[in-house]
Amino acid sequence: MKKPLVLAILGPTATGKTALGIGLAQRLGGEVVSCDSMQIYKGLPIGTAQPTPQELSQAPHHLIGFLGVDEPFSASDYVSLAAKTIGEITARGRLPVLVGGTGLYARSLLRGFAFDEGAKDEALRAQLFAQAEEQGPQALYARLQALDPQGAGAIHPHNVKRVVRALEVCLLTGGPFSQQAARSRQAEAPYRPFMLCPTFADRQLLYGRINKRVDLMLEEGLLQEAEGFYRHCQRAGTPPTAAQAIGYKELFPYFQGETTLEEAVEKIKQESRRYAKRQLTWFSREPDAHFLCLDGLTPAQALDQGAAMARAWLAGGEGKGDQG
RNA sequence: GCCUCUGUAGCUCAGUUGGUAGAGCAGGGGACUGAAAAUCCCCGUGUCAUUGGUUCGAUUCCGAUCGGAGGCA
Repeated sequence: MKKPLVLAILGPTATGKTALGIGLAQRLGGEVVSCDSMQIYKGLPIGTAQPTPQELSQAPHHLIGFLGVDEPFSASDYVSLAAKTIGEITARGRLPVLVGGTGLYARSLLRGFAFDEGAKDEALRAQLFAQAEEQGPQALYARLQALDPQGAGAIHPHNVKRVVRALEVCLLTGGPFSQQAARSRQAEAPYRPFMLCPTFADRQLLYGRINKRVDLMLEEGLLQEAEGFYRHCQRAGTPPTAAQAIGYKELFPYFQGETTLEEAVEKIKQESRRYAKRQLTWFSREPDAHFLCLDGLTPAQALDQGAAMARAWLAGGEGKGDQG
């Protein structure tokens, strides 16, 4: 059986991925599958830049705004949901169009990382974090070095989150974390993807768009949305994952009276720029990425170019890539 | 008009008891396999305002000039 084709539009924030994805879905008979770790949540449409109701009506969309903010979610959950959705779209004879900026989700899905079912334990994780808190990150790192010297070599001792996760896997599976990752890397890719990555050669162009978009979000009511979410977070015990999202976490200090609105807004713009840079770094490392440079292009021209690239791939890609 | 303080990296400032200078922030680069919009790592040359003087040597001391802040008239 042939592997399903997947058109993936992956790139930094504020490059017009949403509109590009819709346009390509319309032209190629596709359905949008979101690949965004924050747009999955309900109740946060403005700050997470979800497609508007108007945009949603222009093409079928999946995995957007379907999860309560207090529900747990992980890359593993994303892979199983997205795989299921892609299977359904393909069965309908339509083209899955993956759209988003969460590099880990995209890579995990497209390369078919196998997440071991038993390799997760929240209680153990909390315990390890507590240990890092008490004894310092170095002690935790030393433990990882003993259990998985190779894996430890690839993680910086200060990166507690990743040290904890690696240790968690080691303790739960009885084998080194790095070995599990290596095994997973050898798995055959489940799809025949085409990665279309919109970018700007001129960083200032991208940053200008980001700054403008933040202002736009404010006009659309980000403040009210964030305040409602802020109150929800205060009521809830543990802060939900979405509380880390840019656009909310910077406004919380304002609601607490610790900063001015102006400072908070500047912070949102700054964090968005930094995030975009991280995304750029991530996607530029993808060996199969096809970059679409947007400098000086109108959205319509960008869509034309993107469509031409996608059609060339569809025309040449049939029957190719079955071997993986 | 007079007096005091001040002028060092894009910004806020430190510093050199005279041997051409360094932090924070901003910015840049990178990593990334179950929280990823998260988490973590690396990167600091700038006529030390201008111009004379003292000195082997001045960004540092002295004078003048030009900015800025405050005070007295």
